[in-house]
Amino acid sequence: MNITIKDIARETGLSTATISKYLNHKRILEENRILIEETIKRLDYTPNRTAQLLRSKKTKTIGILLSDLGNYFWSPIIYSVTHFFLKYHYTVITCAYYFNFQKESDIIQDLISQNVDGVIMLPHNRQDNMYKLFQDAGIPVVILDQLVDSLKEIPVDCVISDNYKGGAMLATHLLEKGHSNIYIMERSVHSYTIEQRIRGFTDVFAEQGYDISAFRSDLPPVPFVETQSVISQGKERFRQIMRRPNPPTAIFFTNYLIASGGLSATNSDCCSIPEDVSLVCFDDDTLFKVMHSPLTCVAQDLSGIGTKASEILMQRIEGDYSDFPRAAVIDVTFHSRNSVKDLLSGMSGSTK
Amino acid sequence: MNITIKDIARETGLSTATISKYLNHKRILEENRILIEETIKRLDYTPNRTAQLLRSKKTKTIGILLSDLGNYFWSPIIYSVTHFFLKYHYTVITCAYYFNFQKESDIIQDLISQNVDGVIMLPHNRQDNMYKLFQDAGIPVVILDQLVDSLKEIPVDCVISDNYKGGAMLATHLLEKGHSNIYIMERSVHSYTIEQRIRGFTDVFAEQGYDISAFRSDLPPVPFVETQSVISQGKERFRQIMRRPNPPTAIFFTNYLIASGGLSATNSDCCSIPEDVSLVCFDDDTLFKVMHSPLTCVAQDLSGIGTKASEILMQRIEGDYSDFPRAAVIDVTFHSRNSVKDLLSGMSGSTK
DNA sequence: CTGAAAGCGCTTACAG
DNA sequence: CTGAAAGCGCTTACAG
Repeated sequence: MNITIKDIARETGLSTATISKYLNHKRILEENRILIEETIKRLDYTPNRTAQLLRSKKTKTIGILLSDLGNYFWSPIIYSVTHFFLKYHYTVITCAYYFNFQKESDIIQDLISQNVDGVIMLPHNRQDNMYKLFQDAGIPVVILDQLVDSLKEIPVDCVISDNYKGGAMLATHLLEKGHSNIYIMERSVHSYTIEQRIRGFTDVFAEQGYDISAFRSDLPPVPFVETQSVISQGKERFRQIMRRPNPPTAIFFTNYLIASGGLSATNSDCCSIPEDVSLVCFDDDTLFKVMHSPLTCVAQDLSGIGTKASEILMQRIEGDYSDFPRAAVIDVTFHSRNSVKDLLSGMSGSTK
Repeated sequence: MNITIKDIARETGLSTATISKYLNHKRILEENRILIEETIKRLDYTPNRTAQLLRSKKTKTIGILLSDLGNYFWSPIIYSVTHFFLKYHYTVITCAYYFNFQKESDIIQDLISQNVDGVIMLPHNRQDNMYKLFQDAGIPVVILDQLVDSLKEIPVDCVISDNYKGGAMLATHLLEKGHSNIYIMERSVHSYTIEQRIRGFTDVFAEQGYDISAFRSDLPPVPFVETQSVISQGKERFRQIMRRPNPPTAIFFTNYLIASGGLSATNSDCCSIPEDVSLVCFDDDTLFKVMHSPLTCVAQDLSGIGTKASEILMQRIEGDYSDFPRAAVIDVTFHSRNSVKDLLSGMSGSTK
């Protein structure tokens, strides 16, 4: 037999309505408050969440929809969002569509029919406007990582890293070390995010009068698909590049997956870093720092992204749309490690 | 205005009880079934989950409690559990206690008061018997990765990797390559799991008549604490070992964290693998394969662990305790890569 | 198999 | 500020 609000009402001699007011932090007499608190403690009462939700028509549930849960990279986002909403006694449901767009649509329908109070999602590319489905259902949504093409017609809150700045930081570093024969390993042309990283990177060189037309490839970019495939294609691409006459002195990996592919090529081909080629990467990864030649990179603040997205979402859930739509930009950090050779002094890169 | 079961009842001319029976897959007349299905589709009705839960006194919620959510390693477990329970329309709540045992206890209380239908948890060490709190509350629980000391007195279902076999596989490999001056980098003496890995490893050498007393260290094991600290202590330990007179020809890392620490020492000290020292590891990690010298290791089937734990938990939720308690053992796989030198032929390790 | 009625444990207007 | 009553959208015995 569970303790219910009725038991508290009976014990205190008050009505259930008053107990409910106490539970919902509404004004009640001080003496009643004390009495209720004492009784709740004594009977070890906890409100039945399901009943509260049914009556109040809320669900206190947040959905977080990612591309790939098996991919560790997004963990800090899941963590920071979960952590944020735990404080408000929200349940966070984590879902992933694994690059299956039919599945994405199914999951979205599921979340809508579950009546989630809000959603944080990662668009799969710049054409992804699925967030509209949530908006149509009256559910606030914040998108992460990508800016999408439909932003103008269908406004939405978004949180992204300062991709342009990150690209520029890496370019500046390479420039200082004397590199100008560079190859950019892109992942997908359909990503605003990747584009910004490349633009930030090339602008630095262009401003110094370098010919950046050779940086990007005549080869098609590595398509945006599931994790393992990006890695193996990145590996193949890396080899093609290094086999050319006059190979680049430095390669810019535009994200962590393509970097993993490239790195695996350096291993099996016994290509030495930074002696044979210098590497920089947009994104960091635990093991990038423990590699044979720790990778110089720009790291995203993934926890920061998750937390900022949560804050914005919470604000919308509470009905505050005064600054809608927001496009929050989270700062990135540069980590100089050991994968860039100094062509000017002939020595290999600084270690902070 | 939302469509409710009453609308379906009115439209079909049936009672809400009958509609409810349909929804719960109980026997109703075929003609009514057809009529109801047609009406549900026409009105685009979806049952209100909260109301169902309130009335039926279930929550359809599973808790999964890990040590560290920021740590990517466990992601496949989260994924596989979520994926499994999604099929049954359960919501999975992911929590972590971050090696804070007071927090662990708080979270457990939270989950209990949320009335979860079942829990999958990772004990923090072999003394952790917190699972009892769930059992006392009548909530089925399955533990992962560790076998705990209290198993005899307080039985519980558990799912673990075949740690003994994995340790033996690595030992056999080193033996075949001619290694016998070996150092074992342990993480914690309070872990049944680590013990089994070491036992599997040393038994192979002992059977061949080797003196295994030197394998383990006079140094205290690296304590079980939060991620970054294990890595930095692993790094320090690795250095101590390699600076000794007559350093080992091979090191066995007993888990991925300690391996990360050791690997980071090889980088900064420019210690070459496998020329200077051979390495094997129990656990795999995405980047272990793309390192300069891809690490020979034994990989756990983390998804398999998560799925098996889910299956057992589901069985218990459905009230079937016929085979309680279970201790499911999940197979591990050996991956020969490039971190072991062949002392017999003088060449470095096989690649596959 | 079906239906009328009660009730899950709360919150919500509405009087007082 | 407090309380009596209704009701959130279902499921559950219980008759029929």
